[in-house]
Amino acid sequence: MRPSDLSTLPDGVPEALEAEGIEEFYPPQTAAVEAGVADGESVVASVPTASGKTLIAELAMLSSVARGGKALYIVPLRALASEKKTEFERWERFGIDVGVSTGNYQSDGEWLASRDIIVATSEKVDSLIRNGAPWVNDLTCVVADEVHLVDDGGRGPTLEVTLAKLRKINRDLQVVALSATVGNADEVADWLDAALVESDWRPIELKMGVHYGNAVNFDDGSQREVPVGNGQKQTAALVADALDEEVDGQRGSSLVFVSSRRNAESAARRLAGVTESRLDPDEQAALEELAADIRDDSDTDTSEDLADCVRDGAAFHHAGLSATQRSLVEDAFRDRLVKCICATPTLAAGVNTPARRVVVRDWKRYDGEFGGMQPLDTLEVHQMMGRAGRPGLDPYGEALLLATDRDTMDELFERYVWAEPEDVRSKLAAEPALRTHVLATVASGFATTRDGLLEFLDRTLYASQTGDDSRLAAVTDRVLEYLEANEFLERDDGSLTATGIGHTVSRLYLDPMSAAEIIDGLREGVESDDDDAAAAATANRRSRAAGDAEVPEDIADADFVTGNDLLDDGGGERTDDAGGDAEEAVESAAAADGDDGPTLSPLGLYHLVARTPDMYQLYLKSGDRATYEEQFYEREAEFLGHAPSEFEDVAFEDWLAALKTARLLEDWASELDEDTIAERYGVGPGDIRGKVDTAEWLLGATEQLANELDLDVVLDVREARKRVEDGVHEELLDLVGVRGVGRKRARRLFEAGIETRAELREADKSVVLGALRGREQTAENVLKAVGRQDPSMEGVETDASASAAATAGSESGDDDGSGQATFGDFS
DNA sequence: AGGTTACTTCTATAGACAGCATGTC
DNA sequence: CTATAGAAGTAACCT
Repeated sequence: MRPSDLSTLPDGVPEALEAEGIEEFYPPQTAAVEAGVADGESVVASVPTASGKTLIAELAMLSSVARGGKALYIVPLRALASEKKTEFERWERFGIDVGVSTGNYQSDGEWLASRDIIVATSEKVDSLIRNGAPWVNDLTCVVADEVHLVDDGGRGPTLEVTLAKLRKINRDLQVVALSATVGNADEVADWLDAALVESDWRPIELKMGVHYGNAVNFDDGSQREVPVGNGQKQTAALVADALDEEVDGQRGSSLVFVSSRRNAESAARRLAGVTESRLDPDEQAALEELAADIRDDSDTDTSEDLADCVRDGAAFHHAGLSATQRSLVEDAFRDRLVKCICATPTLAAGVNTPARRVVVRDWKRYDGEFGGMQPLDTLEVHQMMGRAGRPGLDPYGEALLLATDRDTMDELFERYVWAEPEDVRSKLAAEPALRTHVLATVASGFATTRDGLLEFLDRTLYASQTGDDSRLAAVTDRVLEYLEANEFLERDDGSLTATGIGHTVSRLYLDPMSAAEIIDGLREGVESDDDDAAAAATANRRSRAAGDAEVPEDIADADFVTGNDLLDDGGGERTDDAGGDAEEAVESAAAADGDDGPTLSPLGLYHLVARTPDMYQLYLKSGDRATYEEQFYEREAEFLGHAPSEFEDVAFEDWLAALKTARLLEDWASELDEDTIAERYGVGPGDIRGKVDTAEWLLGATEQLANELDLDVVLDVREARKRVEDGVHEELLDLVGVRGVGRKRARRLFEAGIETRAELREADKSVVLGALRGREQTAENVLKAVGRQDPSMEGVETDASASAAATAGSESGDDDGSGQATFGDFS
């Protein structure tokens, strides 16, 4: 079967597909067409990676749009959203508009409503439904990519519930679910009332094997001699072997999967020795440049190490890297410049990075809950192995495991090479998942009674997998009780209604438990600081229905700039060491009895959001316990909510871990350098960005909760949020509002005596130029952005004193024209 | 003494979605 | 608790 056999696609599309070289559909694609994907029929496609799943989705979406419909493509990762968007944009010349919607890449609702194809993460879709995005009703086709992730305890239930909601909104919705090969694709198909297309077919042959002794033993019985000589490791031998074997003039790249970040980094360092000796001069030059780009992006130790490896043609890849660094590495690997990547499992599920040879070096991973090493799931290892074989470059892909003894080799064959992947099991009945989704389901009107709720939940995979729904009912009842006790829901006879705050929590996409923690913390903070507000808060808690607390409202709407004196910093005096800030913060917290209402310190607020279940916590390393225990007592006054005692072991540990996270945020908001933070907390640039992102979101939510509850802390929260958002002290908040001015440039301008936007508009140009270290273009852009009448820098001389002041307190690496600490954007 | 090697002990453990308002589509 | 690799530390050995 070929594209031109299809009559349901938009005009020109079949020809375009054939022009792309798709003359004949792959067998799974043909099967999907025969099942009716291009005619609006629902299909579950359970096929290997890289066997043309995306085209199946495209056939469904394009034909649906051709019939006047609208399609949604759900992805599990933000990075995949942009990848897919780019891919689908090639249909724009046939009048198909593509839009993306994720948390950090936000398009407004109207714009999305005009798109034919929308790409979004499952959480974003869930959120859009909760917030009543009108175009959701117009959807005719939904694609769920990587649908086997419903098995994931953390995020699977969201996908499951979202699909159930979409199907409830539109009974005729075409659902196309793309899945890795799993044990029970038939159950997924049953759940979605879809036809099942199941296949092991791959466009590129995949040879799986285990390296043991001096050879790889493949699943087809063949062997390949790969001797391990003079102290060389198996992995190194295999990477070298792949590189030395030219097939069709192509040398083979390798992807090595390991179990921890540290392992990834050290393996990359070692393998750099292997790749380095196999580079030609052109490659060396290009790699040198790439290494420079990586250093430019951030100047942490991690970046240094990565740049060093990359210069030699190897790289590591894990979540500690900044988004920019990740994509630099991925792109260079696809361009065959980087010969070998050592990665944690991030890469298996992420964007497309095929390699000739995949080595799954570590097949066990530490599991804290279990307290030891656990073997990886077959499905997960298969996903990694599926990255083997570059279309158009390799005649076949090789996926290898390593064994040092016969027994292990046999076990590996048994467990991963011959084994069928596990079944996908719904994790919906877990309490944390239900907590969120029950509230959202009630708040957005999908159910108004307990029975209605259970009936809705009956549409999920969980229900279709378990004949007996008593467990689901039991957990649901527990969750309802919790939600009622926290006043997110009200129960009257059988009927369920979300309270005002319940609606807010659902819209804000908060875990209700996070919301409860935040609300308690804020109330406690208000009570301990301000008796009036405490009384109001208590009244609030007792009778919400009557509900109007007596806290002045104007303060909530005041512009944050008016609250600048809340944290008196005494002008330009500042240290890079956060210790100084700590003292100030304690003082201001203690001195809060004044008439400005309660003052919650930034640290207190950071700590509050850091201990919610919505924030991943940093590990306490050995030695950290003592450090943070000391800080715990030093800064006890700042904490919101009741601290556990030292003897409540687990709770105390959690509290300290949250304190560590909060301190990181505080350091960031005190303009501490990225590399210092990275070193102090043992994290990479990507982790800092991640923490800051999450804190921003949670503090935004906190602000709205405070507003809604009329708690007199909105200004405190807003300031803490803005400071963490821009990574600056309070006095720079005005300046960083200028486009092109980030934390570093703002600080330099401030040091040069330009303290506000207004002053920047009037400032002596030579001073501005000096503060920006003589970069004329930058200075001009900044002045333009601040709205200056005559931004031209023509003929302006650098002011030497401003330049000196600016250079003294800063470091290199900010010459990229953005002025931001460049963590790299999503693009 | 200085350096290398072989052995023991210690230490640490993957990932990453979301609000809102703006401005990067 | 059921692991593993690397780093750091230590002992043994050589020139």
